[in-house]
Amino acid sequence: MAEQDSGTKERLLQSGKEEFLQHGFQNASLRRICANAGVTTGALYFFFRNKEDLFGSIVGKPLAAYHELIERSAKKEIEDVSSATGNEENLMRLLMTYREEFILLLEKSADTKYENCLTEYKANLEKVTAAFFEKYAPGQANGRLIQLIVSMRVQGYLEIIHGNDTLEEAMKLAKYMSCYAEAGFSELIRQINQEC
Amino acid sequence: MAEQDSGTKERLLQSGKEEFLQHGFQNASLRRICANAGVTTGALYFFFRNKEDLFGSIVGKPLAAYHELIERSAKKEIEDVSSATGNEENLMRLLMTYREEFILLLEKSADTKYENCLTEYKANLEKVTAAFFEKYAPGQANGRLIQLIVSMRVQGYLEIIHGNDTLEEAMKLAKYMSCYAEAGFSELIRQINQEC
Amino acid sequence: MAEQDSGTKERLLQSGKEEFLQHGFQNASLRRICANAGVTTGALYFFFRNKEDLFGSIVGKPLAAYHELIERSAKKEIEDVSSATGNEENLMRLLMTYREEFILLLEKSADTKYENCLTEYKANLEKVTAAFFEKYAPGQANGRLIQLIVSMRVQGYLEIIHGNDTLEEAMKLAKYMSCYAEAGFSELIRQINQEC
Amino acid sequence: MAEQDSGTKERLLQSGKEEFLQHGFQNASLRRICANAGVTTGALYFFFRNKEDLFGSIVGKPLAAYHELIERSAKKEIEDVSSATGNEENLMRLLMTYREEFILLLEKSADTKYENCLTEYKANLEKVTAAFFEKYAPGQANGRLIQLIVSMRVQGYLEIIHGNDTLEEAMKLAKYMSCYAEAGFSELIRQINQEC
DNA sequence: TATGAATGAGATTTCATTCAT
DNA sequence: TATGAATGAAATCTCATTCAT
Repeated sequence: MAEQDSGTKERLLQSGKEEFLQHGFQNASLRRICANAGVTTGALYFFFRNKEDLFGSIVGKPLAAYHELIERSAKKEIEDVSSATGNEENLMRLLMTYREEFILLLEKSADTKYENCLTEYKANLEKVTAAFFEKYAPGQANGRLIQLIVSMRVQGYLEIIHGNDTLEEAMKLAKYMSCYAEAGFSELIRQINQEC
Repeated sequence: MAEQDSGTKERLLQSGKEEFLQHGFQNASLRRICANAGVTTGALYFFFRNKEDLFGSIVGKPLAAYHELIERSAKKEIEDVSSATGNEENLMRLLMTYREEFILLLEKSADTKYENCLTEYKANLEKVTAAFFEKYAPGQANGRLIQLIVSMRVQGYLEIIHGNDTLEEAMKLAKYMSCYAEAGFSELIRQINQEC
Repeated sequence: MAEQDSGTKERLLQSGKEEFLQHGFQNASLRRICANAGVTTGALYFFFRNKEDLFGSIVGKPLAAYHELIERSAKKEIEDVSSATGNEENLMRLLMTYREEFILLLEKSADTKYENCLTEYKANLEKVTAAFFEKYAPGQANGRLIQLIVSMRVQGYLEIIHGNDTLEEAMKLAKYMSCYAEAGFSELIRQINQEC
Repeated sequence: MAEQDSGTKERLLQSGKEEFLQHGFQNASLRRICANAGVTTGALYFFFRNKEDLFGSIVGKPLAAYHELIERSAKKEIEDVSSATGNEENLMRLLMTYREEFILLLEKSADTKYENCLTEYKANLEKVTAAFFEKYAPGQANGRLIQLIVSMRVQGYLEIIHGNDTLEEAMKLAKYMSCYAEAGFSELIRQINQEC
């Protein structure tokens, strides 16, 4: 009873994930998703309300964890700079655990209620970065420069989760990136303070 | 005769640019493009073979200049490191001159023969970067690390051309980015050499 | 055993009545009916053969009473004119007792085997009315005029059962309507006899 | 040039009119409309924005005339009672000229922006009728009774336009209906004044 | 040079119904 | 008694493209 489970729903979720990854939400075809799952189009609507509901069912869990984590992290990182490293490790672990789902959320979610995830995450990081600038180069904050380095940093994460790296390899890459970014940031601070 | 030119073609190119920017190639609607240009769909097919030909006509010239420039730059940058700065300035000038067209090429060209532009550009940069690594940390090259920093750097360019900055402002941002990247790169080299 | 009756069937009938009233037979959704009844679609097919059978189960009893009554009434009204008033009272009582069911039968039954109920009822009334004309203006019967006044009279009944009136109020309205109709009819007879 | 006119649009309008008459707006099938017009589904969308636009294109002109007429009539009828007869004649002429279109507007327009036409027309007539009651039986107005006789009267118009009568025949029916209604109304007034 | 007309395929979604359990 | 799963057809609408004029 509890487990007759012909697996259709799971096949739809899997097939949907692949289709969304390949074509993005808007250009994904429910026909193809169903065909690849081996069911008719109508069957999908037994399990999901509509296209977006299917998408949401794929990214829902990772998204919840993501929200929870970045909220905690953002707070801690301002209060206790030394926590940043730990936070970053946690984030990386989460991203690597649900790599495909995060690619969907951050890059394939246009025309979805999730379409602002990336923007919101960047906005968050921009606030944190602005605070750092304020600390080390008070009054010299440059909005565009902040956007620039946040954008690069986030791209770094995206690059990592697009690869086939193991968790260990990904962690190492993230460390390198931190190295790179911190040195870059320090140099920028020096440069800016020198300018005025 | 040679110049009766009611401007239809130009209006189609302009209207197409806007539509492609807003919706990407695949989700752009030729109907909307024509409606916004004030002509019927049939007219478009007098000037262009099909949707992709219209896209190509918009990005063609900038693409040619782009190819030419990066080819020259890549060569020079290996031979003469000090040329890098000049090359980068030239690239920035080109990108800023045709900002919208490059956004189309690099981010809106899926399902087009141009869809690999970004990948190819990165591949180019990766070669250059690998050469640098070979020079300063011989035998320690890490393919994924190279992909990572190239990806970040390219994202920097994209961030810049997405803004409303003047050419001057963009140049300044690019300088900051170079600063940031060079300091980061140096630190990576030190780190890597230390590790072995 | 004979009476375990979890009430499912009754809930389906009630839910169906509401859905049919709101959307008519053809646009009613069995899914919504089942959802509102708190059961799955399959359950409906245990109790009813199909959509139309559900509809029939809702309107069946009132329909039987209706048929029986109008048949008796039509007969009596020709033989004994004075019985008309009593017949009309009985009809009103029936209509008011099953207001919603009669609305279904007369106005929401398109694409159902009941779709001709209203037409048949009118045809009946037309015969009766024609007999009256024959009596008071022999040989002057006008088919279209008969259709016209029958249609208006029936509309009067429909208007009454669409309201929220109590039985008492409805009865009063019906009386007024009789008044109105009889005076109108008399005037028509006078007019017609005058014409020839 | 100006008139190549293969007639497709007219065929669609005609086919649409028939389909809407038969099934009502909501249950009309664009597929059937197009099939009966001998074109593919897509062709319809060259001429009309959507289903409702097609409907509107069928009923638009008659509706405009209708609005204009009832507005003028309502005003005149209160000021000058003797104008009522002329107004009614004008209305009948309009209704008979566009019989099918008015059936669409008044009985087949559910789920359309025109769905309240009938209700609004009745509301108008109710106001006029209430004024009459106020004049001949002051303070005795009965809202439900007014609704009842208005509903019957309007049904009379509908019955007339549903027939195959010539304009002349229809006019005669309308005259009879006026006769009937006026006599009925007078009797109601007498009855009501007697009651108090 | 351009229009107006039309096609045919595809999109998402809803539907009544069936059936094994 | 009922559920959960699935079908297949139909719905409205949009699309890139073609073609005669």
